[in-house]
Amino acid sequence: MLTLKFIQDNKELVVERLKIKNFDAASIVETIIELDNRRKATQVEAESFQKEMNGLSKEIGQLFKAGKAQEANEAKARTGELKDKIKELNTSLDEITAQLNEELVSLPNIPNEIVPPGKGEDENVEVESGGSMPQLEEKVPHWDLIKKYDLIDFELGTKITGAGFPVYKGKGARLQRALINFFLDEADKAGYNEVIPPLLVNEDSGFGTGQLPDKEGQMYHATADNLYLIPTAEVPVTNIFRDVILKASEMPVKHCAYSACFRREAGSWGSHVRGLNRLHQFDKVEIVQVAHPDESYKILKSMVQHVQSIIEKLELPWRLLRLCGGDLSFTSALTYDFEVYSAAQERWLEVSSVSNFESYQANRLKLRYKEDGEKKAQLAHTLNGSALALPRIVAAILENNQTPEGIKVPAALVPYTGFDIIK
RNA sequence: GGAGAGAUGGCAGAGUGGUCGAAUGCGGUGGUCUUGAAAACCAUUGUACCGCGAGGUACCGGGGGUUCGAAUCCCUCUCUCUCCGCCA
Repeated sequence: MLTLKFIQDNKELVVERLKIKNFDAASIVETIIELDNRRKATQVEAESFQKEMNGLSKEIGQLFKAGKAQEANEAKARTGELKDKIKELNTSLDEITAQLNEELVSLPNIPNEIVPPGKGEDENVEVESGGSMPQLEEKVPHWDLIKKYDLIDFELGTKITGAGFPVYKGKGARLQRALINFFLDEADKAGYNEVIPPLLVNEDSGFGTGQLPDKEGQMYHATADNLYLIPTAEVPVTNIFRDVILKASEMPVKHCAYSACFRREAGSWGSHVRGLNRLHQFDKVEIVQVAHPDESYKILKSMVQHVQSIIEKLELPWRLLRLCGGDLSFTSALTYDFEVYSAAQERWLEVSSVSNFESYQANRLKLRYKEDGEKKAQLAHTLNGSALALPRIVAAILENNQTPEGIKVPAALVPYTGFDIIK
């Protein structure tokens, strides 16, 4: 979330910038400032009474010690009223603080100045593109190819669990494993330190990265233990740094992680989500960095380049989009999406989202760093990106590389699959 | 799952209900000494909020309670450790 101080110092900026996200912050900002003023006043009052009380208690202690029990008891009589006042003030202080936090949490991150305005995905801006469009004799969509070559069994997954939980089989499973290893090796070469995180997280973690309370309905919730299945490895990996103070010299910290991801996708099911286009469980390799604020945009660029390089190694046609305000997530300041072209569906599929959250997550996480010799810790910046999400990559590989003889495996993947054609 | 023990500052580790924000040791920082370093010695060394400042308030795993006063007593939750059981 935004810091109170930042909101106070930049009222107009916050309201103006959030308009880009189509978010009207004016009244919330006013409420925040008013609540904070009330908080201060209440706190000052409560503390002055508390001070009086502390002094009185000390006196009473000394009187008892000196054997002046009668005087002590007289002094005691005076404490009752003070106690009530303190209790009352503290109660309202708690209420005000809770309201204030609620308001603060409800404010999205402000977008970077280069974020274009826009309502939704149609107004995202194409920044760059690459790769060449495949010329196909026959355009068979991936769900039919999957059946033909017996790579993934959707019906079986439906039987075992429900829709959106596919069972990968044979070469389909092998391809999946190959992609995961390929992505992890590429991340490793780029200096990312691999972790294997828990797939369930607690409430604090969900809050730290911003899934809670904003997107509660999108996560599977194991209510018996109050744990959430992760929608992305971003959540556990970024939460490694919750309540952490790094040395400036230790940054940037770079982590990558493979994980299964679980998304309820409530209400977003439609006809255009056949096959691998949208699933409740899917595999993804995520890259995460914790960076110095001065460097985070340079690092964002390097993460975008990393993603681009692996898409190119898979020989997929791609384009890079800068998300417009309306498509930007609650917590992000700037996001680039990669889409690959899926030649039989004849549509672009989002396969990666690379974002700079600036200090928005860090403030929730209390993730800070200290400059050498400095006493005061500053909020760090957090970034992450998919590198990459598997299902749509699989869809594009299958569709784009289909030939009458079978599906050709991109050369970069062959060492991982052990086969160069699926037939 | 059953039984027990515990949770204190960066770490280790004290702490009869009243001058405890907390002994001591280690570590960190600054200094003295030294050609330099080590050692030794001296000083300093938590966080948050309010305040221009002096200063004030809170924090000894979380929450609640008893009390004029709680690190210390009570309740509760979470976590850790030991033993037993079960188990990939």
